[in-house]
This record gives sequence, structure tokens and C-alpha cells, in this order.
Amino acid sequence: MVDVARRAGVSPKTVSNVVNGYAHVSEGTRERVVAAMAELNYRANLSARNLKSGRTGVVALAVPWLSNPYFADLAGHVIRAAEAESVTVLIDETRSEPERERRLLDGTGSHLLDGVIISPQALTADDLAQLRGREPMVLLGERIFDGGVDHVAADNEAAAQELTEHLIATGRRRVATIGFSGTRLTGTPQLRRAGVQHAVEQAGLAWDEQLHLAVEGFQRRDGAEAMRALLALPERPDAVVCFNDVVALGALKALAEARVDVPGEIAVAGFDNIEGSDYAVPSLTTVDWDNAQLAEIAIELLLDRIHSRRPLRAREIVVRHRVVSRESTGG
Amino acid sequence: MVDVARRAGVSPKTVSNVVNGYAHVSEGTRERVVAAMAELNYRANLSARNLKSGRTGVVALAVPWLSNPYFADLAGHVIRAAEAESVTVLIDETRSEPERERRLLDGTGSHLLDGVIISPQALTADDLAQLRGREPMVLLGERIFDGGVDHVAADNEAAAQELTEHLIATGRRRVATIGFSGTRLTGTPQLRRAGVQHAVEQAGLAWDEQLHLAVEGFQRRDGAEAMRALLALPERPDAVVCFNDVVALGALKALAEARVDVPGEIAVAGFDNIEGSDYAVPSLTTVDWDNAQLAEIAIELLLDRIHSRRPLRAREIVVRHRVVSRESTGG
DNA sequence: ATCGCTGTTTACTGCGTTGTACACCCCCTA
DNA sequence: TAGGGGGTGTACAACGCAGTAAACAGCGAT
Repeated sequence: MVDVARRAGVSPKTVSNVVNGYAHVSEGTRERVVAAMAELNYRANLSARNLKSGRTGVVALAVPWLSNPYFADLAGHVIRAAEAESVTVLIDETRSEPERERRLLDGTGSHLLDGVIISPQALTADDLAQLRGREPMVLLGERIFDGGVDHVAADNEAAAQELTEHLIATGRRRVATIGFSGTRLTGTPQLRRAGVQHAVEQAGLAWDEQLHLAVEGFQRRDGAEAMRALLALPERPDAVVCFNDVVALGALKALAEARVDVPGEIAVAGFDNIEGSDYAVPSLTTVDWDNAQLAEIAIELLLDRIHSRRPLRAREIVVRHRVVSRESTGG
Repeated sequence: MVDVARRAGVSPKTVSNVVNGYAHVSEGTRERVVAAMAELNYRANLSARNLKSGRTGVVALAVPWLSNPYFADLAGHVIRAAEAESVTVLIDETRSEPERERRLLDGTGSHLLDGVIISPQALTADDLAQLRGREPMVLLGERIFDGGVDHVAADNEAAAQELTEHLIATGRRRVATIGFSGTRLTGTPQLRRAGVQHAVEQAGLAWDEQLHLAVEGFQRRDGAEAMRALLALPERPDAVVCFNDVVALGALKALAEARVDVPGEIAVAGFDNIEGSDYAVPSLTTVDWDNAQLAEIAIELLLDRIHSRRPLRAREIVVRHRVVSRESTGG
């Protein structure tokens, strides 16, 4: 910057003013500075700027698994939404490890981050209470916690209920689920299960605990194993709601191997509308969240919080969803 | 840091020495400083450190599409490999836009990046020649360019040849390909095509140009469209090599819709061994690259270059691959 | 000619850290 | 006892930028 200033015959501060678009710089000066910058191929040093401003222009997005196409897609949307605001996104894979989630949020990221968008998996309300107010953060995906933290939520319960109603409306009477997690009382799986249960009970159908299987991970393997277990039951289900598409694809595989006709004998549905779910064999009925909207809102909330001096009230916004009916349920 | 120093009764520089593990600090002093840091919850300011050191500890990984599970997986490996070296990775989705690739490499990233790992799609040798020597960079995935740049390559031609030999060995006689790109003379698709052609010709089989279709993108949709075109031929192929798994999954879908038996009537193979290719219906024969190895080498080469003062000779390393035989080829 | 005003530009300073140079202390040896 | 020598700690400056306050130029009004 000093070199540019010398070349343009001005002070370094004037160069800074030009770079930052300060209003009161004469046209001639501006041109000379711009020319000098171009000639010297000058680019501002972000580290120095950050040191002065106390901000880095970097936010983290923490997702459990990048290998899950849903999160890869979400990450893409967040990156694009952030780009529109000249913010850089750091992707962090938490691998569902509570320790990694906590470390990210407690600021051990050591001044590299202005804020964090996190899709929590293992975080408890206790963890969150401790972290509240520390670093700007936005939670994604579900309404687990009481408040105090900005939240972009999806209405998992309603979506699960609609999905199940769709199954029942197309003649299914014995609806199973795969993906309940017995180890926690809150969280997405519980909400989705509750939605399914509401739909089943409102339709006057029996609720059979046997049909609702927990999984360890949320991988294809888990879906396939659970499906095999369901097929081994004396009285098979005629529909299976998997709590994400990855698990559903595993279930489809197990059905194909067992030569069970989908949707003829058993209908299958998932959540997330991941890339490729429309090209599965058969294509998968699922719930689509508006990830573009989700990403935009998350970035907006986070930047609000970063730029505001005073503490803001926690906000919660629910994004759109819709059931996408495809071959796997006869759609 | 000043506060910590005061509390520990030492100078700020001593705190710095403790933080950086400088050898000659007495045990007592170190303990007092560590205690003071803990009490004050001190964390070093990275911006300031970067300003002094001239490095940021951040490298970018540029991939064409994060939505392609192959790149999502690769990104995960690179993040982990970098983490082991205390380096942070910024994911950049170039969307195959030449402009984005160029901008990333010409340093317009403005001092945020120590270096770049890029899986080039649209970059030409000309672009590269201009950028050479500017910023530390490592190219991934194929051996397109002459040199002057570090490279972690895969032997696409050999892999394609092995894959095709596998098809021929299991009785296929009419091998088609999907994914050739007519618009460029170099690059992965060309290498893979060449490998297929070698195998076909070495087996004494005819090479029929009609069987080798270009695609626009490399999405499932493209694979499905191309497959339908192949099915419409008067003389159908009995094997199809798709130039990545995503395209292959699209082809499988088109075959399922046309009720063509795989592998009975037509065998299908892909490249990349993406997550889920083993759970496709039928599971997909493909080429597996050792992404963990690839990521480790890429990070190692890049860090070497970042830390070395003098220019290094460009290096090229080829990672392992292996053909994974699954149901789609009768494996 | 002087004043005050607006618009433009500058000098100075500090953000938090670390490299350099040096001071100090203690112990060992000649 | 004097003179090294290694271990331990400190003062100072600088990395590149932007905030602050103040200086300066040009203009019309007095």
C-alpha cells in the first residue's frame, strides 16, 4: 500500500480510502490510485485488515457428514449465499462428535471465525446454554432447544405427518419407520417419528412398536440392515418411512436383493430429497426442504448478529417443505 | 496477551514463547503462564499472527461440484489431511466455470490463502502458464499439463483399460462409452476413452464410433439420456463404460425404466467409486481411487511448497487405483 | 483581504503478535 | 578470581491497514 501511495503521489491513507470506497476522494486522485494499484498488482492484505477491524469475514458451517449429499448440497447453498455478502465459508465436518461441535462453538477456533452456522447432532441443551451469547451462531435443522439462539428450523413433525398421510391416502395400512434414535429424547428422529405416529393414529390405524427400528448411523448400510429386519417379521409392513434418503436408499437395496416389489408390496419414503433420489431405482418419494432459502436465511441471521453491537433477541424461522411423490410410493 | 503477561508477571514476549513452545522457558514460568492463560481464557489472535508471519494457515480446495459425491468425499479427506498439519481448508466450488478457476489461482483471493489445491475442469494450459510460480498450488486428478506445477494424478488411461479388460474378460464384445467430451482435446474423458479403446483394439474387437457418446454435464440426467440413445441403436452395446459413477447411475436408471436386465443384457461400469455406488440397484462396478492417499499427498506437496523459500522442481505423483467389480457387470 | 465553509488529503497511532538483539543470571573452568 | 558459556527473560520494532483528528485547498460571502 505504501508503494502504491508513492507511485500515485498520495499518502497511504488515501489509498486506503480509495480501496474502501470512501466518498470524498477526487476523481483524479482516485484514478491515479486505481492505476497505481493495477500497475503494482496490489491487493489488500486481509490479515492486516482483520487485525484492525476485529473481524475476519469468515464464518464456519458445521455439518455432521459432508458425504451425505444433503449436507453437501446445503453447503453449496450456504457458500453461494455467503458469497453474495462477500463472506467466506469454512466447512467443518463434525462427524457427529460432540467434542468437535463444542470446540467449534466455544471459540477455540481462535479468532478465525466471525460466526458459526451449525447443524447440531450431538449437542445438548446444556452445552448450548453454556455457549449462549459467546460467539454469533445460528442453528440449523430442527427446533430442539428452548431459545436464546437463532434458529432456522424445518417443521419435521408436520413434514413427517404429511408424508405418512400420503402413504395412507394411497392405501397403506401398516407403516414402519427406520431411523428412530433411542438414545436421545429430542432431535429430528423423534420429531419425525411423532409426525408419523400422529398420522397413523389419526387415520385410526394401529401403532405397532415392532415396526419402528432405531439405527446406529444414518448410512445406507443401516437402512439395509433395518429393512432386512422388517422383512423378517411375521407380518411385514406395507410402507416404510426412512428418516433420511440415504437410509431409504439402503432400504431399497435390501428390498431389491430380497426381490420385494417396490412400490407393489412395500412403499418406501425418505427425507431430504438428496441429489440422486430422483434417479434411484425406483425413484424415491421424499420430503424436500428449501435449502436455498434455508441457507439465505441462515446467512442473513448470522450477519445480523455479527454486525449488531447490542445483543439481539433470538429469532426462529421455519423454512418451507414439500412432499415429493415418486415411484417408490407409486407416485 | 498483555493481560496474561501481567497476570503471570512476565513480559508479553514470554507468553508468546510459551504459546509457541519455545525451548528455553523454565518450568515454573511456563506453568504460571499456562495458568494465567487458562484463567483469562486467552486465545491467540490469528489475524495478528498471520500479519506477522505472512501466512494464514488456510489453503483452498477447488472442486467443480460439491454435489458430486466423489468431490464431497475428496473434500472430506483433504480437510482431515490438512487438520493433521494444523491447516484449515476452504472449499471452493468452481462449477466448472473457467473464470472462477482462474480467479482463485491468480491470487485475487487476496492474501487469505497460503495455497490452492485444484481439480481443474476448464483451465487451459495457457491459463496455467500465466499462473505458474505465483501462488503455491497443486493440481489434482489428471495429467493434462506439461509441468511446472505440482500434480497428484491418477492413471486414467490405465484404469479405463483395466476396467474394459474386465468387461471383455467376462464376455462382453460391444463396449460403449458415455462421457467423452468433444469440446476439448485433453482431460480426463479423453484419457478414459483412450484406455477403453486400447483394450477394445487389443482384444481384436471392432471400434464403433457410434457407441461413444459425449455428454454436456456429468449428471445423472446426462447419463440417462445417453443411455436411452444407446438403447435406440439398431445394434445395442452389451457393455457401457460411463466416465463417472454419477453418469453411470443415470444410465442404470434409464436401463431400469426400459426394463433392460443389468448385467444380463448390458453391463455397466463407472469411475470414482462414489459413496452409494455399492448400494445402487444393481451395485455398480467402478474404479476406486485412493482418495485418502491422494489428499495426503496433495497436502504434503502443497505445504512443502508453501514452506520452502526457494522454488522447487515440479513433482508429479500418481495415486493407486483399483477396479471394483460388482453386480452391474456380473461381478 | 478575511472569514467560514465544504471537500479533500494527510500524520499519527494502535490493532496483537513475533523476530531481533540484548541483558541478566548462574554455573563451570582456567 | 576472572572469564567464558549456556539458559532464561526482556525491550523494541515492525507486520499492513484503518480510525481519528487535524491540516489544507478552493470557493463565495462579507
